[in-house]
Amino acid sequence: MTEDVRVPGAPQTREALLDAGASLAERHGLSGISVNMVVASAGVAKGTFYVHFKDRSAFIDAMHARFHTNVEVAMAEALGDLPRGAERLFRAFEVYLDISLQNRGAKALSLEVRSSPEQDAMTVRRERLVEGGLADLEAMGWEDIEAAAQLLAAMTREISALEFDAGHPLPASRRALKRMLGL
Amino acid sequence: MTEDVRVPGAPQTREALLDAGASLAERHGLSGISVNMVVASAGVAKGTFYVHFKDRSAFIDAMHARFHTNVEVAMAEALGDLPRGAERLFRAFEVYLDISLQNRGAKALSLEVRSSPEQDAMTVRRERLVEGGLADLEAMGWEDIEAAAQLLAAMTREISALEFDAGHPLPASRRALKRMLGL
DNA sequence: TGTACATCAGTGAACGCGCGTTCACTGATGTAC
DNA sequence: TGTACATCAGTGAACGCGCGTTCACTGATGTAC
Repeated sequence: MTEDVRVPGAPQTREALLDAGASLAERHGLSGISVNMVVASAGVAKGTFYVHFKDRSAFIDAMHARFHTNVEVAMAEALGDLPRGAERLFRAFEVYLDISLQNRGAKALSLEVRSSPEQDAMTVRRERLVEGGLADLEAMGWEDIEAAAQLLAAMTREISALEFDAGHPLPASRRALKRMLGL
Repeated sequence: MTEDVRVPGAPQTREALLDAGASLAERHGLSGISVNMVVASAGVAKGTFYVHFKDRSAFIDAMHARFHTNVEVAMAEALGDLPRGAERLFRAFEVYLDISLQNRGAKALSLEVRSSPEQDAMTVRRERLVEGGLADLEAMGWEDIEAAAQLLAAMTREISALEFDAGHPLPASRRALKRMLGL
């Protein structure tokens, strides 16, 4: 009915650009996508890109923000008020992996954050996620919990990448992660 | 005495280019270094680059090959004929971490291999390294050893990156890895 | 020892290309009267 | 209802720039006689 109608305040074009970017990031990686590719894929003019994003790096940051919001919402819903501990932590990893499989470009967004020019906001988001697991590790009686949390996050990202390449969950990898948690 | 003498067959320039690339990879990442940057940093003409390397991606591959040779030589020396098992495996990780701290650009070479255009040869080198640990995991009686080996490798790369940022070894991270091995 | 030639690492100007960004403009929609 | 104006997402030509790669050339060294 109302398709093609331009509703001011309904940012369809912005979402279309982010979708195109996420899709392209699957093939070319975060650093491999250009503004040209994104606008061509989204079917809009080059100038339109700059109506919605200050510059290329703000666009990358927006993709990352959207992905992390998806992860955080799903985690909040799935974890509810589970007691802190290994079970809750592993459940959190599973949510991350499942959301990553459902979100285009998640692999690139998980792996290519480090040492990119837009490092700052993205690193903050990643660290916020990692910090969420510290209380679980503490409840488990682990030592070196900051270091352990970083390593667990790295393993989860690795599984996420492997699962993306495979196109489906990898139970053996998830089991191996689970066993590292002592479960 | 004989400095500045051009000895045919002594590939000083090739090494200088690789050194420059490794050094630049620390600041800009593997995908962030250009042929222009490399030749400027090495102090040679642009054409010289193509005397020694077929193209940009052959250069990246050569950097990766050199790094992996360093790792393999150091591992062969350090591991000797230690019996297969957790101790040997952890010793192998320590060698990787120590060599990475000594080799410029190791962080970029560890982390940026995935989904780059020169994936193939580099992925083979990485997998060869990972496979070296399978017999240890088997001796330890672990299950899902291929998956576990991937996760252990991912943790080691993570520690390598953290240690590079810190500029020195991180004992807490190494302890956390050790504990994951059950040591 | 002196001369002619072959080899080959190194040179740097030139190329075409895709990049990120800018900006004057368009035109559909919402609002005021 | 009709007219005038404001708003603002969207447009696309144009820009300067650095990129990777090519290639005819240089000149120092090694070799043959």
